[in-house]
Amino acid sequence: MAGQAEEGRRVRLNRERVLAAAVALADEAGIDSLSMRRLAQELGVVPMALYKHVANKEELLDAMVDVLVAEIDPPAGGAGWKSAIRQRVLSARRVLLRHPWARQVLESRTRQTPAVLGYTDSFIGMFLAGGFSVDLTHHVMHALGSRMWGFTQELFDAPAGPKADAPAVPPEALAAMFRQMAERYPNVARVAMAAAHEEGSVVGHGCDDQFEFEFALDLLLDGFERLHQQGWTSRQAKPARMPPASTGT
Amino acid sequence: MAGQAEEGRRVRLNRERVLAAAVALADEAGIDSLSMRRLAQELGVVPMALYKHVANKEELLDAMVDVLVAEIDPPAGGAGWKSAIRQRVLSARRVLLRHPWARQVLESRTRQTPAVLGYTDSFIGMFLAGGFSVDLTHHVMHALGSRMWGFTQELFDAPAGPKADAPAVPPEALAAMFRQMAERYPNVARVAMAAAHEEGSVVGHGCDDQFEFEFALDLLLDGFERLHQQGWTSRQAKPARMPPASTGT
DNA sequence: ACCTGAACACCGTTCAAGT
DNA sequence: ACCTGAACACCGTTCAAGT
Repeated sequence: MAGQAEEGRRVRLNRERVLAAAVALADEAGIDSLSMRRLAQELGVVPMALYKHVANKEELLDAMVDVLVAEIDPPAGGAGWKSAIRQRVLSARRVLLRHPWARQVLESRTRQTPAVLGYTDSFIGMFLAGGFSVDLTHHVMHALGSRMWGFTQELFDAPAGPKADAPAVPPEALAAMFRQMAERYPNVARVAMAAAHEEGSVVGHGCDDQFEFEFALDLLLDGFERLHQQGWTSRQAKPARMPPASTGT
Repeated sequence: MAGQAEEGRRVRLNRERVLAAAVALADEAGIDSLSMRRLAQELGVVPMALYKHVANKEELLDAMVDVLVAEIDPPAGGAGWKSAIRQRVLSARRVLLRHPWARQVLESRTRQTPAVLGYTDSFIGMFLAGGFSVDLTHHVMHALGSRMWGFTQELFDAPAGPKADAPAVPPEALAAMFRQMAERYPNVARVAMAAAHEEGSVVGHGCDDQFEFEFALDLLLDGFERLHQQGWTSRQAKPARMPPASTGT
């Protein structure tokens, strides 16, 4: 990251270099560090120089999403819709995990770039090719939501990760915290302890995100399959607004 | 919103007033307008006055989430886990829809406040009370994800809503745009047109968010029920990493 | 105990000027 | 055609001072 400034000063700036630098900066320093000023500095250029290659910060973020989309594998053919969708989602997930900023940026996007539309279009095409009705495909795409991009928002999921600068908490204080926690939130404690045990990991290590992601993805795909086989349509479902595959209770 | 400043100057500031003003400001002007400086102005006070009642902006946002959580109905008893969960999620959703900023703020939270832990704890308790194993409950909570708060991220879902200030696009230009769109993204076009038809609404009006939310929620709840009845455990599922309720393809 | 004022180190972006 | 410099209207927050 040093020396880049001098080197950059002689090479002409262009859109590609701006985007590559933006992605690299977000990858390495985090999305909060990606400011127009910081990015310009990284490129050895005055902030305003960027605006010749990118309309504004919003458009820069849109373009970064396009870079992302280009990294997702094209649809795999031949193995049926379910496996094709599954593989593609997991490919998107691998891309997302390479770029920690992607989740937050995708969530904040409101413009559909051509690349995003293209991805969505080919994704929809996979259901249609599998024999899904346009109607079912529509609702199924909504149900998938952000899972189509390989992520779900795991709310509050960086639970008290010990800060690097924070002083180590003495073990007896930690034990007291756990006891108090278990008393006030017994159900959370039971689930957390079971999960920690299951992983064979240290308490608080967290969950196997990949397993949880695939668990929910497969649950949904199985549900989609069932509805498809039953010839589900929103007509039946809508007037009474009944659950799709059961009669409640 | 006028006159509030003079009135505010005589009444003593306190945490409650700060929070109420923050929620009101975010409700009315949007979360992007909620800055410490603007909030102070709204309260007729200098920015730094707020820091006596709130540690910093992060803590203010955490406290706003607590206000939200308090508005969610307590669990309904007596009708079985499925109906109880469903009702609670839909109650959370009603709260979320009253506070447009909530989604974004919840997504950005990383600290678990006592109120959030309390909600999570009672939520987990509903599955356990329904006879779910701790193991299944754990995975099921992950699968629910943000749906537990009554929302899912509908990515890119404000599609080209005609800006208030933008000049009206002439109809023939609009038609040309649609034609071009349908040519490049035929699958998106098919689904969009079917959805528009189904609603009996104007093209581009969008989808019935509430229907989509309940569709996916019920799909998940039905899946949970099935796994519960089958006595699913993560032991079976983990080693081979198979889909939970089918053998693939 | 609570509020204020001035200041610091940041933002994104416009506009007029340079080469 | 591309880059620069100065400026504008914002941020969150610290610190020392007022009442």
